[in-house]
Amino acid sequence: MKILFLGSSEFSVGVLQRLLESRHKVVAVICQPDRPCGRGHKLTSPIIKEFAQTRGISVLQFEKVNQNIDEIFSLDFDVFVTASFGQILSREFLSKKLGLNVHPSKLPKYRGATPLQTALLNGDTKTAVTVQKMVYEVDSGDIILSQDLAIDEEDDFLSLSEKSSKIGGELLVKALNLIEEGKAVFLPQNDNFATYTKMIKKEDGFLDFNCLACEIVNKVRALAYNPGCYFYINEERIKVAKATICQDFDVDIGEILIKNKEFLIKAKKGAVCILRCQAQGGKMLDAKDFLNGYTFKSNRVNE
RNA sequence: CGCGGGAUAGAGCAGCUCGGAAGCUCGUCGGGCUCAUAACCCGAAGGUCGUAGGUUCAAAUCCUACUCCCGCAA
Repeated sequence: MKILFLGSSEFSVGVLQRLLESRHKVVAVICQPDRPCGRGHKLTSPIIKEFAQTRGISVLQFEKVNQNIDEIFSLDFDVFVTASFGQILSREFLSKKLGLNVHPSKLPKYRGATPLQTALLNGDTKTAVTVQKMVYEVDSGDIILSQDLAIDEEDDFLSLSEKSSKIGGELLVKALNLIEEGKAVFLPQNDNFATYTKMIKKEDGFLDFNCLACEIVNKVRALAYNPGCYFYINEERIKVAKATICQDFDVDIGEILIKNKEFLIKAKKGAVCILRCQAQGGKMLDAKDFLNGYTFKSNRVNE
């Protein structure tokens, strides 16, 4: 079948990559416009644009796809597919043709934009990837295929995103095959079990050590990659990329301990071992290197 | 032209304000101690101080331009 693909992030790339290896043909990729971002407001393309272009697929970019329906549906395709696209499609858009969505959760659980982060924040040990029919109520469409997936203790957002996009790509291709062969079964979701994920803000990455140690570690796993996790030492913001739980210590909450060359911070019911972190203006470093040169202006965090 | 921090040994940093012998911690190598060790002790190697100019008797340090890295904000 001829596919129109809508996506933007790494997750989308993983799914698209698998789709390109299938018997189906990707007619075009639609993504967000280039935006000025990063230092100096350099104009930056969505990651999928670069990827699609190297594969010789034409890329279209729209601020609002819903306002460009005529142009989009003048393309020759059978089905459109979204994976982490970032825009909500209008009723009109959805009414035009069959649309599929790859969603990295066990629907109806974790509907919405941040299923991976939410699963990690909650410390879940398993999740799933679901291919659903797109309907106007976000992530509430009939389920075509779903596959379970274990979340490892070592998993963080990047690794989980990679795993799920790989599975998502497989499922999507299977689903397209079934649809083409007329064998697809559309299973309605039970809305009574639906849960919704929240949008994530920058300040959600703040590590409050009055929380449980395991909550802090889960937050790092979920949000360190984006939007970033951080705490303060004497007003200086320290970013954290990787952390793990360690043995508890009998000191005040928020106190910093350097023990056996490990960077430990006391939290509620346990302590957090910082494994990778970054001072202002510096590179992201393993804790060993960080401790080597860093001069602590306080032995407590966040005050 | 959004705001700011930075580049010094393999790694992480101090030194720069106020110019005057290249330092610290870790790692590496060699030796010692030890039942043993990632612990401890002794020693060694390793640096065109980001690049290019300028000022000066003298520049890591002051001035100018450039390159690269990072944080914030969008």
